[in-house]
Amino acid sequence: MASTIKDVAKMADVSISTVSRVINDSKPVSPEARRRVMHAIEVLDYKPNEVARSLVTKKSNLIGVIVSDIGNSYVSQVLRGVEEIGRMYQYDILLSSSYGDPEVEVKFAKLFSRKQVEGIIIISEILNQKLLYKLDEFKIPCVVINRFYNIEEAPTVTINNKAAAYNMTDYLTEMGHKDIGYVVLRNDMDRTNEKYKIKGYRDAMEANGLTPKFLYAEGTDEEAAKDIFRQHEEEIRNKKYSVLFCSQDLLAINLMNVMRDNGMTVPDDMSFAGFGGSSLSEIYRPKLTTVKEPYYDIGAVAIRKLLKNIDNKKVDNDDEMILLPVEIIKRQSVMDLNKEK
Amino acid sequence: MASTIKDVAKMADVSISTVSRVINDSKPVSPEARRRVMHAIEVLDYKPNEVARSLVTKKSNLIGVIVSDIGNSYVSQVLRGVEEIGRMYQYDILLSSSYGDPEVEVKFAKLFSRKQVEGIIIISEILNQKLLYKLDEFKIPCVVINRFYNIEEAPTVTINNKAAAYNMTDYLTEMGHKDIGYVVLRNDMDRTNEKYKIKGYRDAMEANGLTPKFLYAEGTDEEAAKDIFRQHEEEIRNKKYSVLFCSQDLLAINLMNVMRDNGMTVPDDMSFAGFGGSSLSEIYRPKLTTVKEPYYDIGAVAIRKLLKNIDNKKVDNDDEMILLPVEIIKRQSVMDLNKEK
DNA sequence: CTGTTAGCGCATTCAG
DNA sequence: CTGAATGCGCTAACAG
Repeated sequence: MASTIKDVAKMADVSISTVSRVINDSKPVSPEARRRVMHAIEVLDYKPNEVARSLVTKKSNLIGVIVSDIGNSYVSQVLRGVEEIGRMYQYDILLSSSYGDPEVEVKFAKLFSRKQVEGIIIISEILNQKLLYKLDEFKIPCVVINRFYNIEEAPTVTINNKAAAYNMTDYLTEMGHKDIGYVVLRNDMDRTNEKYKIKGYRDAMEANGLTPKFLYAEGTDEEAAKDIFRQHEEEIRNKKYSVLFCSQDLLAINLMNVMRDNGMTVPDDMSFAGFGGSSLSEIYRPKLTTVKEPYYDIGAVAIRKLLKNIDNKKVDNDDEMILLPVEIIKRQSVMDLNKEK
Repeated sequence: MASTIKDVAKMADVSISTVSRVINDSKPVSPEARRRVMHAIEVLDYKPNEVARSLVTKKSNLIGVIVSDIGNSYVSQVLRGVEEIGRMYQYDILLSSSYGDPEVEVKFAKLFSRKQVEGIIIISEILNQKLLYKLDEFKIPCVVINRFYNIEEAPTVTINNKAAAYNMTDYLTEMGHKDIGYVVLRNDMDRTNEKYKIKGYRDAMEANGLTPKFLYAEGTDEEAAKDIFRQHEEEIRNKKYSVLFCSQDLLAINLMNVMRDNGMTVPDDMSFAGFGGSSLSEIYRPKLTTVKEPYYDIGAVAIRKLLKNIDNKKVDNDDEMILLPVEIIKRQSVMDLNKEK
């Protein structure tokens, strides 16, 4: 059996209050008593029971994190920021993976509530109103990180999608491109963040006096890429596009594969730009020009915001949204047409 | 303030024991009393405080997981298995990232001990004897998952590295290859798991009457790949190797990139095989033939083993090692020389 | 079947 | 500066 505060008190020949005072440095203790207590702690290898402590202080130092899938690289990168910053403030992370099931997320919220977490961070792709509602009901502060939607009902941290798409498009024009196609997932069209990206692209095109042109994909995999190629082969071969700006890295890479398989070369016959900044984008050849999302920072900012709200005892329903800046990574998948001609 | 068991008891006009009995279904309760209690729970939206419950039952239902870096894809895949299976048994995951610092790992162990975790899973690349020693001292059961070392002092789950390398080598010979080079990281040479891989390769070569040939890499990145190419360009151009079996996927891919940059084609001029089964291996073209490690299963088996030891109150120091089988994924990076000639 | 009671390990009054 | 006493919310005897 592990030793308790009582054992320490007995050994040091003081009361448990004194021991408590020493451990927490909460009130003055005579040097002599302190010495004896320290010694007893050492000898007994005493470690305070945080469960008991939580019960009385009503502070669990626990943050619940509900993610869609921890195996997802985006999620784990964000979690990295959450964990590291949380730890700086003595908070521990309670982790759960919902695999995209809204009911399961609600279940986790209940579970975490019973475990007395002080706040919850949601890193999910789905839009779960019921979850937000429950959290509000439970009076648990939360912060949402969502790649697809802007959440109105809770503090959210995401990237500045519009500026990102605008800047990338602008960069492409700087590189001499005029026929810039934007490849978007059809399923993403109703997602707020994708709408912002489209708006950014559209604005930049118009600001440069160019016409936006959209290509629609059914997914990001090889099949979807092949479909796009088939549908647009005519245009592609006729150089109707000099560059394709894809709304996701993976899609860009699969499209590049398809191009290669069809005897074209990147970037000579077609340039490519992606979105995300996945590790893939760096390892693939040619390296993919892309928008790098600051995953770690997103997590870090989210937990900072959460801890702030916990301090303020504010279960806030303000629609505050924190927009993080992104970086355009310029690599070899985009040809510089200025030099070329 | 959240409602407590007392509030429920008062409202249902019973004692707190009765409420406790209803929630835990631990002892018979009259239908009438049960109904009233259920009703009060409903109305008050009562959720038992797990902290208080843990204190008295001495059961936290918490598993601590110490990882080297949650952002690492291998780690997060394993964690997926741990989390999902753990949850099946009502266990929650307390997560911490050590970033490879042994002292930090020990600190986490202490912290987790104070938080009353029932067991700890270590997913790390380093060999941390002190951590194992502390865990033993704290009497906390643990299971280790390590890609590089076999741990003798604690239950370990890993893959059958020797069989994996043997089978891959054997497969390469089946494809008609005789000049099979094994590319290994120099830094990995002293790691037990790499030794097993080398042994598997060597055994398979000798069983087929072939001579093992080693190439040494300083890393897995582009630079390291270039170095290897420079050092062995002569041999490579003279077809001294028909295939290079690399000890890590990333190295294989960077080597393939270098080959391409030097005007060679894969697999026509040189075949490649990797080890790991990373997502990269599937997206890269040509798709990489590789050894797929069952990440999810590794995590799942590890936590099952841990929970079993917790049940048996066994802080076991038996050197039990669980070896999981691997799968050879046959793809386009290896040419079938039988057809060719 | 039910209520009373005694802790779990600790922080925190409140007297001294 | 220190100790005795109280209670955090709950489970588990125990007696009825």
